[in-house]
Amino acid sequence: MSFMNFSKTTEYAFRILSYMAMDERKLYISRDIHKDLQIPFRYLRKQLTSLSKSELIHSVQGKNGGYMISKPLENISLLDIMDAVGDNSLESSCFFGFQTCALKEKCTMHTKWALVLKSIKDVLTTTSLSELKESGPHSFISNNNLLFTKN
Amino acid sequence: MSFMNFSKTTEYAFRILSYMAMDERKLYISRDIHKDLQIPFRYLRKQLTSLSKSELIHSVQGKNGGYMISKPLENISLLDIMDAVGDNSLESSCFFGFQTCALKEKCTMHTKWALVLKSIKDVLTTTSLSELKESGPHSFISNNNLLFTKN
DNA sequence: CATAAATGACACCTCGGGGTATTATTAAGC
DNA sequence: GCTTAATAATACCCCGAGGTGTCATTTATG
Repeated sequence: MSFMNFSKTTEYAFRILSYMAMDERKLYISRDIHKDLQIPFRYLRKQLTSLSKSELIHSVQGKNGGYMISKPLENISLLDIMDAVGDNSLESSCFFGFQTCALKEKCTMHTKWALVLKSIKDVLTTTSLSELKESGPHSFISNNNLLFTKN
Repeated sequence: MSFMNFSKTTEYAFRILSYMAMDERKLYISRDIHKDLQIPFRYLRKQLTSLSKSELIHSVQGKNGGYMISKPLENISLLDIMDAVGDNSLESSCFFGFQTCALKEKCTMHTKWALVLKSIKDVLTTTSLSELKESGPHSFISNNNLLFTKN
């Protein structure tokens, strides 16, 4: 029983992108990303090729290939990353989960919850990879020096 | 692809409790709750018996039985309801989903996200059923007059 | 041009949240 | 005390997010 947190896929995307933000000109290979980010290798691979179809990163095939960020870091927000993985869970909707709620104005929770969602969205919109590069979790990782314990 | 919203189970619990808040002295039967709340009947039954094991509502068995709220409305917050269904997804944790993050202070998102979670938690803690009784979605439902369209 | 080292494509598996079916139990009321 | 109308218990099913396995493709380099 849980939720009200991000999906694994979204989490992984956050990890990957903020990791690659460490050096925006570097070609990262999946093996290394996997090593540092604790994402199941095959699933990571799947997600990387999927992300490569977005505007955020691109891939280089063949030997010495890899993945690189495609845009200036300050132009990639956390919300952009959610978009890239198709996570649109911040669309404001009825707090009680009714598909068509007839009480948009009258129900207390409607306005209360819209405000909450807006504040979340604000944080995710205003936080860009350039900020995470400075003080994100991955700014401290050196390739063979893992700061996060497994599991 | 979604999430960052409540689980169905939590949503249903919100619906059920705010519905029963309409009349805190009434014994509600599952059939009627089902009619008005668009929750699959069997699943609703399951959830009602499960909720009956919490402090929030109790059941009366046998003919003319049903379910009734157990505590004063002002003593039941939305967070209490989440607790009752075992939804603890608001425990603050690492934004990137790392089980053990070594960077509690240093990572930008750590503090940012803790604040977001706190503001959500505040809303859910300060909103009680008494408030929803006044202006919640169910305050407008009369038994045969459904304000919410199906599906 | 053969090999190695990288990504791409695609099919499959697993597990748990959400949902269903069936039978048992409780208690009112004629 | 039989019937009826309610809840309780239990076992099962389904589907999609998350995860795995295998083979194909691309490209650098000796």
